[in-house]
Amino acid sequence: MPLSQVPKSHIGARGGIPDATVNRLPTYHRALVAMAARGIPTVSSEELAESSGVSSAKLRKDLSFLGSYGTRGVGYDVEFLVYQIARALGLTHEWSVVIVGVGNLGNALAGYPGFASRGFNVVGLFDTSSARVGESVVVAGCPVVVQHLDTLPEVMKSSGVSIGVIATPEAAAQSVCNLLVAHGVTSILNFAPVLLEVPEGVDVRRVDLATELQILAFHEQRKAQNALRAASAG
Amino acid sequence: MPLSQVPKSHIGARGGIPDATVNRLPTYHRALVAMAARGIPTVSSEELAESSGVSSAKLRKDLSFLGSYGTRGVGYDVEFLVYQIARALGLTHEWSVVIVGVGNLGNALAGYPGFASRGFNVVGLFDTSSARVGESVVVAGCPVVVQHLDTLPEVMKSSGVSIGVIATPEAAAQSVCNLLVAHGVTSILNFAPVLLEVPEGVDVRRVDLATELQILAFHEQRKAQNALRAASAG
DNA sequence: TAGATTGTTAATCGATTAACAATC
DNA sequence: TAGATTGTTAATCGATTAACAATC
Repeated sequence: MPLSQVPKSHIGARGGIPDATVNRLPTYHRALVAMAARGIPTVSSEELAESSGVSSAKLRKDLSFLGSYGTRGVGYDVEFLVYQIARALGLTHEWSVVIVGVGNLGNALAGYPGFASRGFNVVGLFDTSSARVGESVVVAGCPVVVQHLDTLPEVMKSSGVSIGVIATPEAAAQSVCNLLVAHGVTSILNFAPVLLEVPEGVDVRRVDLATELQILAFHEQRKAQNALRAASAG
Repeated sequence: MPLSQVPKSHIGARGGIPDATVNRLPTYHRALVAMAARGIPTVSSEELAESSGVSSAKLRKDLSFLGSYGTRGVGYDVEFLVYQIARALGLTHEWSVVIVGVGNLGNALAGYPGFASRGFNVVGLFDTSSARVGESVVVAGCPVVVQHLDTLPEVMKSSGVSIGVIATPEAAAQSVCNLLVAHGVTSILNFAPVLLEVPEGVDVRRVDLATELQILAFHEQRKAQNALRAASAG
């Protein structure tokens, strides 16, 4: 049965891990990896929560969705919990990723050390600008040559790529998205400020730099208003 | 205690606009600006919701927190609603922004056209690398010279900067944060994969590229598992 | 055992949704 | 008026929180 026929109740509910929890797991994972690197053997929910910026109650609730991996009176084994979170997130196997658009942002993404260390292999860098095609970008210590977008279909055939990153200008994003989806990509990380149209079953996460700044501006404005109000009140 | 993102105590309460709504306002704003540019005079909640990727019920609920700016039987005046959302978000006045760290990511941010068009003025670019200091980066059509981080205090004195962007490597992020806060910054957009410690009253939003990919990987894994399950069932 | 800390419960809070009365 | 669409209501859903029994 195609995924489009899977009832929604299967996805969010029914023993699955809640969305809000999934969104916090990478933060816990990062904190735990840092602790493991410092040789810390066990951690309490209070400590891990503190270094993740959440309450300990929330942390324990989140971890309880993965299983019972702690020891009462002791805490959590750091290495073991790293593994369990990695497994839940799907980080225990490698993911092949292609990046389309190799401007400043695409370059920054390709060179980001956090990708390789979490099992994301950048197997292709694509652009349409003749100035960029043929250039070599260092990804995880190895040079990767920027290819023309026209060669994407071939690359997709030989490697099981299911994740694509769009770092193109706004105008190109939708057609790049269509190309990716047509060649088997089912998860897209989109940095272009566009709402992409995708078929059922394809997930898109959009990261918009201007949106983030605007939300900050809102809170900044609110603080200024509160300050004024407080000043006039007393 | 540094809650990971914007502290809750500041928000939500006291007749304010709910968090979830604030987070969607930039999307509505963008869609409306595009409509205004195409000369569309009015829009229904159904249409605006469609082009924002939300349900019309949610859209109307969201807009109702700003006020009653629609006309029953007609819809919303596009220009007017653009203005009202901009006002709610604090986009009706200019915000001065400094960016610290002018690597690929900092460059991408500085050159991002969406900033200037929404009233964000990049008044300073800072770095500590002698290779970058003195370089000129084109921001909103005008060249801006990268300055050494040591000169940040002076720049902060002359211009009312309350928003800072951290695009440095992980190791430098906390000390840069301290410097920004010491000189009056009260809102920080953080691209370094660290949980910043900030005093009460300072808001931080963290954007982590690896986190986004990991969340995608989770959903990708879930889809693969569902596909397997469906295959073995039928 | 005594102290510590988990995993779970139940209450609360906030967000979403469908439906529809209000009204242009 | 008749048709269209908003703004609001009330029900539901999901997330958060504090408290504590279970148990190492």
